[in-house]
Amino acid sequence: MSRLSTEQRQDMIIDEAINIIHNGGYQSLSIRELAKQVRISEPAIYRHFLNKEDIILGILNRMVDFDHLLEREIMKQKTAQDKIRHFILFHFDFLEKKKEMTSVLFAEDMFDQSDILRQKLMFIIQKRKNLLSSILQESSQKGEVADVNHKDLLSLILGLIRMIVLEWRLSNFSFSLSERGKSIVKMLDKLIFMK
Amino acid sequence: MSRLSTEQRQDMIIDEAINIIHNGGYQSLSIRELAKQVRISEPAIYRHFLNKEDIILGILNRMVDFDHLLEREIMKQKTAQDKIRHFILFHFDFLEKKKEMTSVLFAEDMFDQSDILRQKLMFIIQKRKNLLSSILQESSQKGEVADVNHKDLLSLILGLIRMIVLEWRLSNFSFSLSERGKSIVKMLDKLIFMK
DNA sequence: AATAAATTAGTTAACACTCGCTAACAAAAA
DNA sequence: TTTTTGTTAGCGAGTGTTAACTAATTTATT
Repeated sequence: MSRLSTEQRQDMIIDEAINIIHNGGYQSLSIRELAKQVRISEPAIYRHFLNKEDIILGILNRMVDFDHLLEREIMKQKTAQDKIRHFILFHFDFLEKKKEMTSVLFAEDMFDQSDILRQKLMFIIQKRKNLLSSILQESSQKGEVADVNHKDLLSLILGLIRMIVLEWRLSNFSFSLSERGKSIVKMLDKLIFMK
Repeated sequence: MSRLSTEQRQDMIIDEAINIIHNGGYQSLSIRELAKQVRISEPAIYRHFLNKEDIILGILNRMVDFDHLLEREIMKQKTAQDKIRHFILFHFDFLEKKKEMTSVLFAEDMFDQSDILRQKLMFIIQKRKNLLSSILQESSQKGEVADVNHKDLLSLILGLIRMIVLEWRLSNFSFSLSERGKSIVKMLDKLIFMK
């Protein structure tokens, strides 16, 4: 195998790590298997990452990248209502193109053994909640949204997105996620926007 | 340690297995640790279970037990609307009393390595969905519920329950789950029952 | 009721295997 | 010539599981 720059190798390693988790769960992510897939030796992995935890940190950064895309996409929308719609639809459109990322979303066992990873995950989740929360508030001030507890509505939307993605995974990705997204948005239009 | 009947030991072993998963995640469930907690030797575990998979099957049966309780509780209710309310509240009341079971609910990695376990889990999930789905249909026929896609509404309710429990876990069980449940039910009354 | 036989629930020791990670060294690139 | 990316070999620790044996309990027979 030829020599590559650290940046290139790091990307390859994280790509493969995500693939391995996608195919066999986090338990099947070993340095041995990872090295095999990347076609380098195990110690070579350690040239580019401090340890296994560091690799998972790299995976988490892919989530951060997604959040940046998400935020940029949402800010394109004018009305608060459209922002919420696109918050949902963008999730589904992205995951439909990158199935493997759904595994990362649900591999909660990755964080059981490490405080650093757990903290980083909590931070990401909190940031995403804040984003949706601020839009919800904006929409609420304009009187567009149903008069219900804010926190509960936040959990409803996030829980709904998560559940649809879980169903999609368990069905072996057998339906169109973005089509389902449209149906979901329609329902929310009726229920929370009273349209 | 004294001798016990298989039934008693099996219960002890499954209890401890759930506790271990609760405290350190599924990764920390080893036969070694399990035997240590039950205060018997490792091979003694194999007197009561075929293998590790068999132990997890035992954990899954605790979920089945819960479903039986749930179904019995729901059937006590007269109106379809009350059945849905209690479907939610019973989940929260039960989990508040048995925190450890939340870990089982979210330890999806348990099922990554075994087709048998995955199938059993799918079966349990499907049964629970069917239960809620039939009540929803009953409620819908009476014209109590908002006119939205059935499947989506099902995902909304199940996703909401799941998300609240996840938030409770991530907050280290720092709020009253049943109190939150009441707030959730209120919201759903407004949104889907149009009250 | 006492005792022998069979069954069950436990033990210690060890198996083959996988894990994350490192020391020591080689070769390519800067 | 120095730095960077790779290699082979191997470490200590942990994994699920089994073989071989022992002690307690249950059952059957005298």
